[in-house]
Amino acid sequence: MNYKDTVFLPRTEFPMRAGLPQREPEILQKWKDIDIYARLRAARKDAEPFILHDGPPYANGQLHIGHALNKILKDVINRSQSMLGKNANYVPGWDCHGLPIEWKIEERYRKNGKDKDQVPVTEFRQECRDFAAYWLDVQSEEFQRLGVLGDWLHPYTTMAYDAEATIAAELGKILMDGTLYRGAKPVMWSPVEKTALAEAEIEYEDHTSTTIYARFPVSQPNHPALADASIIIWTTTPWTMPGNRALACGNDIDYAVIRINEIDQGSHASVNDVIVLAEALLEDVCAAIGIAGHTKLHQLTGADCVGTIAVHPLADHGYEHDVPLFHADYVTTEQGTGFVHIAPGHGVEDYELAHLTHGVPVPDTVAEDGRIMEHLPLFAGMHVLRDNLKIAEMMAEMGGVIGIGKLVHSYPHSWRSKAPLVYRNTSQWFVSMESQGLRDTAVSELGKTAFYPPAGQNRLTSMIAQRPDWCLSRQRAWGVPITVFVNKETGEPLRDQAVIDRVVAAIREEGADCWFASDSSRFLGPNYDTDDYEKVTDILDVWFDSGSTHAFVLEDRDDLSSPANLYLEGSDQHRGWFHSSLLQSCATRGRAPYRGVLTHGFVLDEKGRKMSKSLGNVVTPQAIMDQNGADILRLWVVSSDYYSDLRIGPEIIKRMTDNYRRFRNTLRYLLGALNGYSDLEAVDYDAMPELEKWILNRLAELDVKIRVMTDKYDFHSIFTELHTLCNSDLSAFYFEIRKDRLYCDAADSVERRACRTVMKQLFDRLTAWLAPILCFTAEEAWQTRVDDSENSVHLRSYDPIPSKWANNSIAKRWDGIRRVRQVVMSALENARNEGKIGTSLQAALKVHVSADVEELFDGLDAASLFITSAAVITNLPAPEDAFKLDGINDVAIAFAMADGEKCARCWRITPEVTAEVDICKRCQKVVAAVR
RNA sequence: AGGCGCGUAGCUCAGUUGGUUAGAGCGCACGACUGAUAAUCGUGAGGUCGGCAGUUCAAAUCUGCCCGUGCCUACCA
Repeated sequence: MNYKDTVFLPRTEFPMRAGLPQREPEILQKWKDIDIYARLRAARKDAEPFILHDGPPYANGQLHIGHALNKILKDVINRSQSMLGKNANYVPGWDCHGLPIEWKIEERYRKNGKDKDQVPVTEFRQECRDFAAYWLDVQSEEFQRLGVLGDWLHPYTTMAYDAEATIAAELGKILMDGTLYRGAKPVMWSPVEKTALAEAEIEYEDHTSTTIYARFPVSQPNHPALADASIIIWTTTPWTMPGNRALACGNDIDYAVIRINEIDQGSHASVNDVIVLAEALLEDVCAAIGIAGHTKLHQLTGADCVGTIAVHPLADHGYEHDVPLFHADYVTTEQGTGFVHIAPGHGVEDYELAHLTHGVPVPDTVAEDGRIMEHLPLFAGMHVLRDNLKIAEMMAEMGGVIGIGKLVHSYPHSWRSKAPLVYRNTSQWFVSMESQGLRDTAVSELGKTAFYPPAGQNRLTSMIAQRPDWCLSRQRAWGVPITVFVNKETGEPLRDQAVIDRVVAAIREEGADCWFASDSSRFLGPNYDTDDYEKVTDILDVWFDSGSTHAFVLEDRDDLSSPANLYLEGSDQHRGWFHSSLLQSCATRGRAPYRGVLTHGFVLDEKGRKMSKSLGNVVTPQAIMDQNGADILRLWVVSSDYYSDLRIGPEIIKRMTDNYRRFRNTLRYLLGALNGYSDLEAVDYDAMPELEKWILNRLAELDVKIRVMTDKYDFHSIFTELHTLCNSDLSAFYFEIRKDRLYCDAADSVERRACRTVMKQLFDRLTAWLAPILCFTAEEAWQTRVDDSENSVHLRSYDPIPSKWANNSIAKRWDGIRRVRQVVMSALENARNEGKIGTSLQAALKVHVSADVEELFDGLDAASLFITSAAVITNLPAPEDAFKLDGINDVAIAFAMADGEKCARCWRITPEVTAEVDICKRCQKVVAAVR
């Protein structure tokens, strides 16, 4: 007879196959329908706030896997903090101003044959605004598709009028207190974009430079050996020669004075010329410029040379100034000639050495388009990047250059136009690191900040300690203007709070465009004459925008506050947002805008290589969402150690789907087992069998661990713990053991009810613990039971655990039991391999153990734990041929076939089954009750 | 080139203050079950702990050097 319909098999609507790519959007829609974000805010209205302040991504393209990692991590943190009962209000934001967007718009113009400079600035800015708005929408959709929960209806942007106004007000603060100053410095300049660039806007690529060896005839030697000699320098930037004002050597370097005796054909050098260069580089230089024979006249040190004055190589052609020779620590003999030419307008080191240290004036030689200025002889109008060979050849003809070559080297380029950059002396606006003690404040604030991982603290601190003043100005159009007036006569910026207030108020109403569109008088008011003041038209470094988010988001919004609990970004943001936010806040508030900083690594491919189109190893979040689902991606995030770099690729995604299935099937089994369960069925703790108490103890242990790990943002450990629970404790152990009871016991037996009571607890806890991670699947499972979309799993919290569940002695006891069980499993496998049994229910075991181990099994049904039909625990001596496992000496198993026949209902083998009755006594009872 | 990281089985990760034979899960192989079934259970094979050299009775763990790799900085004539 068939007893299958009398067995309580698991039943659930929750499918084994997830179909996440289809299902997730449906779940998202339900969340939207009930406005889960608003509900959560209302529910946590009075709870302790947890503020993870979103670092704004740049609104100019599709999301890549790094964005996904970043936002998923933030979401897991917010959801888990919410589960701890806090009000984790997450307000996403976007960085909208800046060069990359501006560049895109310019590109569009160029395609249409238009010139950006012909377009009114406000019109141009509007196009930038529209561009940012478009990508902001695209990205918002994609972030939401990842399951990221936040105030997507009211995100912040740096281009909102309120934001622009607050940014201008923030600038006003550092203008008023003197932190902001105007200075002239060589800055990285792009002749193509005609702007100074921030450090972050520069990238390095190989570039071929024309190199020259130039000769500087000594006019006032500081050492007799130098009389009538010429100092030889090597440079990769011939265009800086008009700007040359000095030379540098190293005190400790040995130099040689030589006479040229013989030259190769085609060499620019001249026989009988006397030149000076570093001893160590003599051979290299001779080879490079074609000196076939020379006589060494003298040897001297750099210290002997310092103080010498030379004349410019083109002294006879209009470059008549003196060229003094200084010492500089950074001069080496690795390359060149051991002498360095110093153009104070074209290098930071040059500027510091010649201008700051020795007071040499800084000439203006290069215009903003990269052309040599009109007032300069010979080279006026030539281009600093294109005409170097011409410059070199002209100089050679005039005897100022004795060698010309080429060098391929790494060189700074604009990150957008990819064009090479030059140093150019310009007037710029700076934030002083020292004048108001900004550097000290920032460093001291970092000492009070929690870093995850801790290494970030050193990294950021040493950057702040070493960085130069912050250059805030950009000669661009798309950004918040530097809303400053400069007195034409004195060159001093106007510091008047009333003026600043008028500007800020106007921007708040009309946006920052009004700065460009309005006449100065509107802001200057009646007390100043507009003719006396120049309106600055530079815009602010976008890092100042995003560095001010704490002001216009955390402070300006009623539902947030500053400082934030956490800033979380990729480790590149040590130099970026963590850095600029800290400086901005310290300059204006005297404190950091965050209490904690978490950094994650970068995403690499499966082999640890950078992702690139050329390698074809790019993994996009869109592809994973379409093929596997966002929950797979979320699982990947938490399964990785995100402090270091993380890897992703086909195999890793496959592993993630494997892990996912384990979680999903565990939930599915629980749901099936709980078919028809209600709390009326629940059994009190004290009435439960000990295995059930052991499970509850596991829940108590995990509850503590998960709370601690959540506070430490240690999701990888949570993932491991949950996986171990589902895999080892439940599927392979508890579920296996309790299958018989669940399927075959009387529905109302206390033991079966106890099992289901525990299963219900497992389900409740597990869905809550998984909810921050598998936000879709946890909801799907939860809804399978509650069937009430308003009762979302994400509105729940981690329920407190009854104190009596924690029971260490039960934990220890079952550790011992499982150790014995491990030997039993091996013994059964042994019998299986010998062909004695198939299913373990065919076995009857005698387990020989020590007396203390025997005690562990007191009051327990060993056969059910081993899933055999019979089992005896004894401390009698084991027979010789008993099964033992290497490394475990106190357990020996004597194997025997189970006695009796197979019960047709529960499949256990027992003598109770006879020719007349095909099922065991337990099953007889149950069947009788059911029918 | 400099600063800060990282490098433990095919994959993801554990390895406490240096202390037995380096662990787990997945995957893989083999097997079982056919009442979690495109599931589930069991057993097993996989590692010169990036390399070399030190310190030590003892090193995955401490030190130095090197290699690979990532982020950042510099680019220097």
